[in-house]
Amino acid sequence: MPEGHSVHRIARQFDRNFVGRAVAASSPQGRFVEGAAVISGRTATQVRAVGKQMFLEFDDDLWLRVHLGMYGAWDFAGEIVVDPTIASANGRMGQTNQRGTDIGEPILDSAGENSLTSIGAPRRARVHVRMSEQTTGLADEGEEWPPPIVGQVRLRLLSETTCADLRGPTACELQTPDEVAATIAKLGPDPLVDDVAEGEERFASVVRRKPTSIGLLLMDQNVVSGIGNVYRAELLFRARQNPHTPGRDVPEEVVRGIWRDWVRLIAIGVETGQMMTMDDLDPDAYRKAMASRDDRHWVYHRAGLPCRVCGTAIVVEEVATRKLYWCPSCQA
DNA sequence: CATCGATGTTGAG
DNA sequence: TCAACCTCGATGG
Repeated sequence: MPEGHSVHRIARQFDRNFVGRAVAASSPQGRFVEGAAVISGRTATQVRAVGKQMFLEFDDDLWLRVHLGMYGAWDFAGEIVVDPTIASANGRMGQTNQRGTDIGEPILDSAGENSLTSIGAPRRARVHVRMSEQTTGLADEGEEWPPPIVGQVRLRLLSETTCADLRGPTACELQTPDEVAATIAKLGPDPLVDDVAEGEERFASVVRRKPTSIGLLLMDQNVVSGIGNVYRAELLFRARQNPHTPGRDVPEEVVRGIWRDWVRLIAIGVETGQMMTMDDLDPDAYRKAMASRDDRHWVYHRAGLPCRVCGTAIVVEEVATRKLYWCPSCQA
């Protein structure tokens, strides 16, 4: 589910709540028992997010690599120290609810503003949140500690006060520092990790050499990190770029423009927890756009609906097993 | 209650 | 190109 912005947000949660603390680890589901045993008792020392992957380091030189894939999610419970640079307290991260907002992430209140204090109501909310200066009460009365296991939990990390449950990941494994370096080395630039000017050069030079369509290149994590199906569709629309054009045939300025737009969009995504791609709308239109999932994007998930710019029906195609949405007129 | 689909990736053929 | 993997909310009967 999550594209790059969610993973960076999750990493911040780990930075706030686990780094510097001793951790007990277990695999209630049974599929990561050995790994959990190796982690257990160690202290988390740092966390890194690159693209859609998160790397959590424990002493001594032990790394946990997690990739949430399409269904993975972290559930945080207990006392959650919220990163003040992030707009809300979080329960579940990674998964999304039917409105397309990350559960537990900022919710538009009736005034249409991001509410710092509102906590989304995750289905399994067990979150007892401590905001920067104030402590909220327990989310639920009669809350147990540690929280009961619900469903298939691949990995549970438990500090004295905070619980993080991982379910449904595509990847959850231990790595050596060399393996982490090798994994990261294969990934394309991430605007939140790499120097953005350097990233632009890397991205542009690769794209401009490839016969592969720009639509596929944007989804290729070895070309650029963190973009998924939603951001892909939206970036291409915002650039008015036909997804089928070979990378090498996309004008250099357009390629660079897409990178710069990605730099901007992922920053907004990390700040707000939402995949805001209509950020240039006026406040009224923004509120309307955020009100429902189907109104939040230019083209994503809008097959058959009129293009917001020209009215032409948005097209959906199946490309490499993923849905590709675009406007055949604006992106001719 | 059964089935579908999803913001993803890997590996076999 | 396609199946497999993993989970669960939405959808339909």
